[in-house]
Amino acid sequence: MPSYWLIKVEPSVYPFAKLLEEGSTEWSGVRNFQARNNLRAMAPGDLALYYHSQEGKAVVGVAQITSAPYPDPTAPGEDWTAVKVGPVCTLKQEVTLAQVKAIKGLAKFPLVTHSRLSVAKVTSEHFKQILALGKTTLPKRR
DNA sequence: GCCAACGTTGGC
DNA sequence: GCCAACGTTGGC
Repeated sequence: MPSYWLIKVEPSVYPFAKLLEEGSTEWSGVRNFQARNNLRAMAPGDLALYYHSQEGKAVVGVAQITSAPYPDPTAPGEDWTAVKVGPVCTLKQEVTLAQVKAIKGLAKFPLVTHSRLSVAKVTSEHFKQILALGKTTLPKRR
């Protein structure tokens, strides 16, 4: 059973489209303990909802974790963590923050409860719910 | 651009 | 160990 996550980024920094284009990227630069600890709990094959903060304010895609956590090379000598991330699929319909907030079952979704946390754990129920709102089913895994 | 929320820092 | 000050994030 994979774990489910929510990762946030400003689209002006690294939009989901760029992840699709490049096929893989390093998720580094996280400087928050809680977020770092979440990165450390990730494993290859875990899935992540990809949220555009600021300009966008919507979940736009699904990504997958493709590496084990490793020391963040952008902070040499310091105790931070990075992982590698790849694209899985684009949501057929993006799921906006306003939508999430309007749904009672998502009151505990991290975008609502921890709006500033850039890497958060998501329950499989919430994950499925977001996919359903996005009218999206995951491609078959191999 | 403003401001609320929240995490971190540092003085005591 | 508390708490005020400060910086950052992100929604509006």
